[in-house]
Amino acid sequence: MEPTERKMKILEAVVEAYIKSGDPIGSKAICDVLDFNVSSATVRNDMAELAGLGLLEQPHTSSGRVPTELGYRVYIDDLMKPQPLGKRELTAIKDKLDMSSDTPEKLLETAADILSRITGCAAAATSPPGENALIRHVRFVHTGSYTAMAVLITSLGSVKPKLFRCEYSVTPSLLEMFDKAINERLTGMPVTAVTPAFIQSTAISFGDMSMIMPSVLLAVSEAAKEASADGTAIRGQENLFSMPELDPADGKKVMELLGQPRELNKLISAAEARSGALIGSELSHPALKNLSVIAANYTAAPQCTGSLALIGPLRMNYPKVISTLAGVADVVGESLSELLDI
Amino acid sequence: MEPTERKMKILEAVVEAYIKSGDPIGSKAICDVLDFNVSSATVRNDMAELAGLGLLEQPHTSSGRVPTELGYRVYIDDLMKPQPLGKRELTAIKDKLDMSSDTPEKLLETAADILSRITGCAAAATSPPGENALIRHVRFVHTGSYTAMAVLITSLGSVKPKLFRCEYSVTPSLLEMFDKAINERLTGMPVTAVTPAFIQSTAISFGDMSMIMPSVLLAVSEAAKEASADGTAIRGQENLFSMPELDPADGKKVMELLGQPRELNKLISAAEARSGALIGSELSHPALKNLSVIAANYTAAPQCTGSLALIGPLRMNYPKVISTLAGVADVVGESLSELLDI
DNA sequence: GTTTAGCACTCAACCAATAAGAGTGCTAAC
DNA sequence: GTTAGCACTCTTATTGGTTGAGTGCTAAAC
Repeated sequence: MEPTERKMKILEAVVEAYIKSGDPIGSKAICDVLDFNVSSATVRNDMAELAGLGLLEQPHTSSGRVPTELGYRVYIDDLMKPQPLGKRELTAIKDKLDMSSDTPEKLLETAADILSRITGCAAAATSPPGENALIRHVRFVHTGSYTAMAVLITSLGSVKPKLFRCEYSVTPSLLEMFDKAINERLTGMPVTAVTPAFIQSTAISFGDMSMIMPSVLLAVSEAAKEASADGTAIRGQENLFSMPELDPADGKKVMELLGQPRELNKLISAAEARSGALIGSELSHPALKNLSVIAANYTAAPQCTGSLALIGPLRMNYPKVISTLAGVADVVGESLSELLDI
Repeated sequence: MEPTERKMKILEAVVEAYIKSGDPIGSKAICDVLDFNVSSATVRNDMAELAGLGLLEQPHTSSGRVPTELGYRVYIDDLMKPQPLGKRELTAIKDKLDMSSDTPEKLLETAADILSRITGCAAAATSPPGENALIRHVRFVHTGSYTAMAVLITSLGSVKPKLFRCEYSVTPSLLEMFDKAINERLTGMPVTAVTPAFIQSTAISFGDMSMIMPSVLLAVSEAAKEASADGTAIRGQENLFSMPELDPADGKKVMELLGQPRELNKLISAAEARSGALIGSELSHPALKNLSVIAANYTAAPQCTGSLALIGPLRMNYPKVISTLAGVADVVGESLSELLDI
């Protein structure tokens, strides 16, 4: 066996042993695991070289070795073997997804829930970008003498309700008129096109009804605005508590981060660009220094894609987690595509 | 001053000092805080008696005193003075609530968010019980050649969408027929009345359309089932990380608990029954042994009430938190009542 | 040149002993 | 009933010694 090949095998063994145990790995332990017969001294020499290359490090002068971030990176990119989910597991997941497919959002929540349970990480699922959505319909419902509800449904299956209040009495027949008038004008429009300017010009075009239309149109535009926003489902945050490498202050920061779809999306797309995993300081976020973000894309249709992501400890079972995520992403794409009938 | 009165003053002072500092409180510190002139020895005697009554305890033989659960209980029930929110703060909260009043659910999410920010606790807001809801309307939207969406709106302003798939091609005109036929029969019904049996008998009554109705009715019944479920908004879970008395394993349990509306509701109603606060072991839940649950009722209408709750450390500023919760509950009731126009 | 055995060395983890400090409980006097 | 004084207790911080795992190095073997 070539010496560099052996070193890579040793690196692989160190990473995998460390992932399992969490304790620094000594040369003797590696000898026991590896099947080619070399003494611990040889392994020791190789490990010293690996440390020189920045792939391993020692917590203190004289304890075992631990992978560095670079070590993990090499392991992820070149060494690890995927551990895909079995067919049975995948169909079980598909069934669960299909059971909860009230709306795409619900389906993605379920996906995040499943992922967090399987992996023990916190899981996120981003909805397909709302900007691409078209207005499918706006429905109106009578809810009180002076209140009504606009319900906007988009081409992506998103439902955005908005209660609103009129200064004039609202009757069911009036609402039917709204319904007709508004859907005539708005159906098929991109949600992003419902700007204040558009609302204003539309309001004028209503002539007779222009007394009441402003509050109606305002409600619709707010619903459209929400529909164009990116939604993200998060599940399994409780798993952050089981990550000993995460100190409480950072844990709080991470939870806050999970509540900010923008920041989170940035991280997720960065992770996708880097072969699906961004680890430790690669995330360039101090609170995440001991964590990794794993991401994968799902595709329901050419214009209808999103991401699944996992946040877990730096020391995680990358082959398993990455393969699981990829498998679930496939299934989510399938389910979503069936759900949306595209 | 009566001796028992003085003891109560001392208990109050110990609780308040401990809430502030988190360290055990010595007799000298109490002397400094209290304005009546007694020596530390006298305070010491009184504190010994309070300890004998089970109101104070010592972490070790010779450190200051710390309130026991019973001590907190007496403080909450008899000693503390409310610290209500100012008018300006209340109107600011009201404004925020009204800004985000797309639906009652959204409003309650905002309320939980505000509460968690003000108090630094985790906050929960339960929706008015869905069982009381009536079906206001069921709307249908065409989403694909073989798919459509039913959108159920309840008298409580809840919106439950449900995508479904038909074996026969779905056209807009067909959906209009559904709309008419179903709303004729269901509008005004309690959501709980949409049972499988009811669905079955209704399906039969459709005669001609009975080929297609099953999938439609199934969708409606599932939406109704969801509408009758109790919803709970949770915010500020990240604050659990800043509670040093909560060890990670318990933190995880608490997060899981927050995800189970049933269990949580039980705790909340128990807390409401006990003058709005349930502390430590009163919660009879091992993971909550160092935490307190504070709860308050909001009322938007006689049949439309729910609860706000806070989960925080046992050592919390009860007067402030309880008063804040009461204030916010009032405002939520107001906002919700306006929103629902009842 | 590569591998191995042997051995001295390093450093964290654990334990015990000591010192300092905060605060009590008790007693005797007021 | 209250207070001053004092001995006592117990935590916390510090120090020093011991143990053990695992390394790095050197010299010999392959």
